[in-house]
Amino acid sequence: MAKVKGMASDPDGEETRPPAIFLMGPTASGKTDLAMQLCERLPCDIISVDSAMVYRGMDIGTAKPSPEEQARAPHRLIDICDPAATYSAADFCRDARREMASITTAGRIPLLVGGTMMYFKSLLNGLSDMPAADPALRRELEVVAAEQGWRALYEELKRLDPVAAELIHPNNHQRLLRAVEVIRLRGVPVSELWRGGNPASGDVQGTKDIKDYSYFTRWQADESDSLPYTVTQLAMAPLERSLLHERIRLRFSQMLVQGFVSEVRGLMSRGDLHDDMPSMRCVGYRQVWSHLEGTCDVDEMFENGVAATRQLAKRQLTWLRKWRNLHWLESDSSQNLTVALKIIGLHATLK
RNA sequence: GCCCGGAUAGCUCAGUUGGUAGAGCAGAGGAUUGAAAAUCCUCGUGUCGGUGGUUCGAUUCCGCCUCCGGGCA
Repeated sequence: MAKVKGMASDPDGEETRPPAIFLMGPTASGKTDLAMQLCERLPCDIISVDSAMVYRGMDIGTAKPSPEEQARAPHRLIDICDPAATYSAADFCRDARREMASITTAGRIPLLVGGTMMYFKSLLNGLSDMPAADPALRRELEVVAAEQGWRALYEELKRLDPVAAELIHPNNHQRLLRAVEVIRLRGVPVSELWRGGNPASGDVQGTKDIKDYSYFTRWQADESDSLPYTVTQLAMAPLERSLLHERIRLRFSQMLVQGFVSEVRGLMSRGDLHDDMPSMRCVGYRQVWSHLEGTCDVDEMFENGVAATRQLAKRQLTWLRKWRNLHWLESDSSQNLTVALKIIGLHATLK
């Protein structure tokens, strides 16, 4: 549903958008607990924003809400995917918008909780219109890379789309592959698609600032594509990094007590899963898998798993640090429910 | 008690035929458009165990001491 240009930028347009709540934060920051409390006080339904919890049978290592917790507060977009499959940001956008609509229609408020920042970002800003991943083409390009070197693929990108080549590091094979894939499938430079495929759009004058690459990486921000909700954005983290590290270590050791290793052993014994699948590359699963293959003992596995989780949390915080319109909550505060309700209430009346 | 190895970055270790040192991991910062819990980029001063000696100069060679392995008694 495209809108007339200019209308959507009207600061207080007549159209009232339904409310939605985002609750974001690094792993082990306490998001789930607060979400459950919010559900007891507000007419909201939870949508999980988590690229690992989508997988069935991956419960302990993803810190998935327990069956009891899910009975008290149902989580949507959990257990929707087999670990042999691939789920993507685009899949998430489609599914989340569908669930949000259904919750809103029921007269309730969508509460989106999770730590997959790219999913939040994609949902909020929309994704450019690009072709889906093409496994066969990817295999083909990987063969090219293996035979001629990744450098050759990068040179091809440079030739076909110098702007994208400038923005993608030659060593980042994953994003390099994706860029070439898109160009092959569409026949246009991927950087054109990033900026919305509409060079005539009025927000850039001429091409004099072609060196301003932010123009090309600014996510599709056409109002027609942005999320049609009034969103209250909450973020949660401990005050000190060291506190987060303590929580991570504690939680990982609890996972081991709960039987994380046998969970992975079970997945391994299916026989159709591999360590290069997105599901088995998840933090923790990768390290336990590697231990089960005999590459390291339990103590090393523990340290590796904890370190990988810390690194994940760090990357999540990198997203959040530059995020706009955030209301911060402190993980260990007892006031979070009160504060969150206040912020949400203010938002509702200001709307 | 004696013999042989070790002792260098938070950890595991490399190295300097004598001119005060560098990898991996960890950590920190950053990027991020259908794999994103992914993938990638940047960042390395530490009494080179202590102490005496040789030397213009010792982390490096020599003596002694401390600690940790292993062996012999």
